[in-house]
Amino acid sequence: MADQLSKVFAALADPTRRDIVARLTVSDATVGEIAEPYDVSLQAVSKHLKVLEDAGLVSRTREAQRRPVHLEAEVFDLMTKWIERYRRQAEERFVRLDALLDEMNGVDDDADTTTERDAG
Amino acid sequence: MADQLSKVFAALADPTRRDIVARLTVSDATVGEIAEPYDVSLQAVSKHLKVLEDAGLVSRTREAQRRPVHLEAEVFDLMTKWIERYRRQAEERFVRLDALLDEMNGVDDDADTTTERDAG
DNA sequence: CTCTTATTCAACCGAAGGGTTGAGGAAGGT
DNA sequence: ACCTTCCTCAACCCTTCGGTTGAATAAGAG
Repeated sequence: MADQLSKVFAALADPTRRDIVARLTVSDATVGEIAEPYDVSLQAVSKHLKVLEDAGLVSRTREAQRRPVHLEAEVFDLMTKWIERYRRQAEERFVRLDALLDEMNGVDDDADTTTERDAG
Repeated sequence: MADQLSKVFAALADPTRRDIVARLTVSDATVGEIAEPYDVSLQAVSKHLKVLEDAGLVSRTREAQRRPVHLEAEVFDLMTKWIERYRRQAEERFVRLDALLDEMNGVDDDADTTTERDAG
């Protein structure tokens, strides 16, 4: 299929699945327990859980006929890392832009003739 | 359509779009510049940019015929908040589990340390 | 073995997603 | 005016996705 990051983001793009994740932060739960609040079939919820499992967001064990679902917190770090990395870079750009504007407002050395925004 | 968080996650579920975001952390860019490295049509990239724009991840201005695309860093906070909230809760569960295990192992202290974390 | 409980598999359906091509609009250059 | 450049809109194709229902599997209880 796809890389894990894609799977994780795709999994969390669905409000029901985000809700399930929220539910699972409280405690592990069986498929039936998880499905209970929703107005969809058990099979639909089972599919959602499969998506979450494929993304590595939850794991399932066996306990008699039940399949308790457990939230795997580690994967959140994967996302956080990705997000933080680019957010930080984006913020640095603001800083550099500020610096550039300062330079333009105060210094008038030999203009580098960056005719169009080069910004590289 | 959907709530913003769903849109943001859905937008980032596509590797090409994540790549575009990465590209935009370096500098703003026109549609043509963004499309250049990819082996798909300009229209396809234009669609990707629309998805990113709808999610609030990028904004576009006009500059002659060009439509420079700019990364909006704020939206990352939305995701980070969501993620951090649940990650933290999930981690607290581990802590509580540890505490429970300690208790079971012989400590008869019943300190009800309800950690008050409200994310937002 | 049989029955019940808990969950998944399989087949299907309509909507959405990512791709294509072709036409069209907006702005600048000549 | 005309042409070129840069980009979007529209229509279409195929695949994926979230939902359904019905059958099947897994495990414990009688």
